[in-house]
This record gives sequence, structure tokens and C-alpha cells, in this order.
Amino acid sequence: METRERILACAMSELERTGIENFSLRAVGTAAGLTPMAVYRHYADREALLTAVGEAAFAEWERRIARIGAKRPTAWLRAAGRAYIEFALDQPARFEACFVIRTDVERLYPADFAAGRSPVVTQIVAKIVAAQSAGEIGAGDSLELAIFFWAELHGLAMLHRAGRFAMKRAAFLALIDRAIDRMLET
Amino acid sequence: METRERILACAMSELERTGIENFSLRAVGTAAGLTPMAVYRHYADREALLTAVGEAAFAEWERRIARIGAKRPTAWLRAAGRAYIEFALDQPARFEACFVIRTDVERLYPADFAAGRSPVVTQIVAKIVAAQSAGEIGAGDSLELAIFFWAELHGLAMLHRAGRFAMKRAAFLALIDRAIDRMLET
DNA sequence: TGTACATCAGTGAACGCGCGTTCACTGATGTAC
DNA sequence: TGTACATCAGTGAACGCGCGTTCACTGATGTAC
Repeated sequence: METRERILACAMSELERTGIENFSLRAVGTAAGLTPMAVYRHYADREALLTAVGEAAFAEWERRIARIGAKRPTAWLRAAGRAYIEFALDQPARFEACFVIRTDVERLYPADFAAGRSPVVTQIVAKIVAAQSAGEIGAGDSLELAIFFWAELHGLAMLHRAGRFAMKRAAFLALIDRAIDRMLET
Repeated sequence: METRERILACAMSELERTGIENFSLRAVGTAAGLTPMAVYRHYADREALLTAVGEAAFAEWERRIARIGAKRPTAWLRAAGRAYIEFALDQPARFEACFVIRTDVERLYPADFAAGRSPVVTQIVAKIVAAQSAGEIGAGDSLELAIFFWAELHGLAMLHRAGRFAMKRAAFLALIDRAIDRMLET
């Protein structure tokens, strides 16, 4: 059904336009060239639509990670960190849907990650272990290092979203690179 | 004016109860034992009330920092990091008002911090410089180290808020302590 | 090939809700003479 | 000491708004015989 996907696409762009707190099912319908009520033909209600949006956003995030070509563990980690920030800068509402909003499907630290239920975190941990074996980064619980790595980037992204950085994009990305360098050099 | 302060106190607790996205001037008025309209006698509008709430929240944050007794720079930094997380855990809406919401008064990196316009960040930078002089932490741009320090804690707090940690308070605080240790040991 | 019927995407009016805000007002308290 | 008046905190009704959702419906398309 083509309409269903058009509604989803409009929902994504509405989300980027207005932010989650002003996300309106009616506006999505109108944006899709439909009566607001037609949306109900394809999604049970507002919440079902938001769930679909969240899943699509997460798929985009995983695509960004899959695109990373770097082979060396530290190079891969650098690229992944940068990808996280670029996702936050370029598609803030999708980023928010993935990493800021509470849902019922998010994976929990430490159990879900230790069990490999998050493909991305599992990759991060694997790269950290590989880098440790190669003596490129210091010792330490790899899962814990992964969450600290994630947290620092998440914090920088969130502070940026909160308007705390008066820097152009390039300067901010350079700052990010230095943050990653510092984390990996230990 | 006693009523004005009662309204502000009710606004704070309403904010903690409902979150910023459901914050309602009418509910505040009712909570204060007044007609919603009476609020207008004391605050120009919803936005003015929210601004007052933000200022009060920030004052509470500064009070938490002022309470730190530690003298050694690294001990002070540890205490400050822990205070940040405890603020986030104990008073999430106040934390959000201080560090998540965009306002027009937030200080910007790097200019405002370099100019000392944020008392807390200025203290953090001073402690980092002192710790560096004492050879307790490694070299590096002290302002940049301060923002990285802040960012990692902020990220951990935000991920916790997003429901990513399945840990009891004590275990989470222990994790925070290890994160701080790691940052300071470089 | 033509007719009868089922399916189903989309419509349009209407609902109740909570919101921020306005407005004219009441009624107690304080002040001036 | 008593009266007239101003001040001002608080009231209550009403406004318009956008929201999610319901409901009975229309009308095009596909299918069965």
C-alpha cells in the first residue's frame, strides 16, 4: 500500500519540522494530501503512527552505521562516533526518536547489551575488544567502555541540541573528533 | 508577596509531576488553591512563569554545587560530577529546566565559558587547572576538558532519563564514580 | 459480456477535551482627609 | 474617630484553538457468476 508509506514519510518530515511535542496526526494527514481521518485507515491511532516512525528512524540510524567502511577498530570507532553526531545534527527528530524518547522497546544496560540484543552496541564492544587486543586502547570492561564512549558523544549531541554551542558545524565536528581522540588514546 | 512564591513552588512541583510538555498554567493555579486566572495577577503569562521556574531551578543547582566541601581539586571534581547526576536523578524536571530546555539565557561554549560567565564551569576549569599543576591529571586545553567532563556526565544522565539503564540507584552511582575515575586518571 | 455485489480507501461532520488568555466584576484592605 | 476613596488580589464566565477520535457515509475498484 503506497499511501501507508507516504503517510509515514510525511510523519517523519512533520516530526523534523515541529518536534515530537507538537507532532499532530491531523497535520500528518494534511501533509500527505489526505483528510486527517484517512490516516486511521492505515494506522490504528496516533501512538501506532509514532511507533512506526520510531522504527523507521531506527532503521535509518542502523543504515548509517552499516555504511561505515573503516576496517581498523579504532578507525571504525571514530567513524561510528562521528556518524552518531552527524545523525543528531542532520536529523534531530529521528535522533530524538531513537535515543531520547522513552519507548517500550529500548535495550537496557547492562543486560540487553551484554546479551547482544543491540547490534550497534555489540559492534562497538567488539571493536573495543579488538583495539584492546591490538594494544591500541587501554584495558577495562569493554561494555562499560562502550557505554562511556556512547555517553560522552550523547552528552555532546544533547548539549548541542540544547543550544549550548556557539560553533559552526565544522568547528563542532572538529571538537567531536578531539573528544573521540581523547577517549581512544587511553 | 507570599502568594507569588506559593505559585512558584506549586509550579516547580507540577513540573516534576507532569514534565515540561504537560506543564499547565491552569493546573498550577489550582494546585496553589487559586482560580487559574489568579496566576495572571503574579506572572504576565505562561512563559513568564516558566522563566521564573527556570531561574529557581538554576538557583537550586548552584546551591548544590556551593555545598561541596572538598578541597583537593580532583576530590572536588568527583563531588561535582556526582552532584550533577544526583540532581538529574532527584529533581529531573529542574535538571531539565537547567540543562535540556533551550532558553535565551544559556551560556555558550566556548565564548561565555572562557569569559567566566558561568560560575560553575569557571570553577570546574579552575579545578582542572589546579589538578594539572599538581600533576594529577594530564595536559590539555582546560576548557575543552571541562566540556568533555560535563558532556560525559550529561550523556549518562540523559541516557538514564531515557530509560536505558536497568540498574538500581546505588549501582548507577557506582558506575558514575567509575566514569569519573576514568576521566580523571588520564 | 454484462450485471450484482463486496471491499475498502477516503470523506466530512461532529464529539469532548484541556489549553492560554480576555474581560468585567467583587470584595477586602489600606490610605487620605 | 469616621468617612470616602483607591488599590489590588482574586473570581467566574467566556473566547477561540488544535487536538485525538467516533461515526455514518460515499464512491471507485475488483470479483463472482
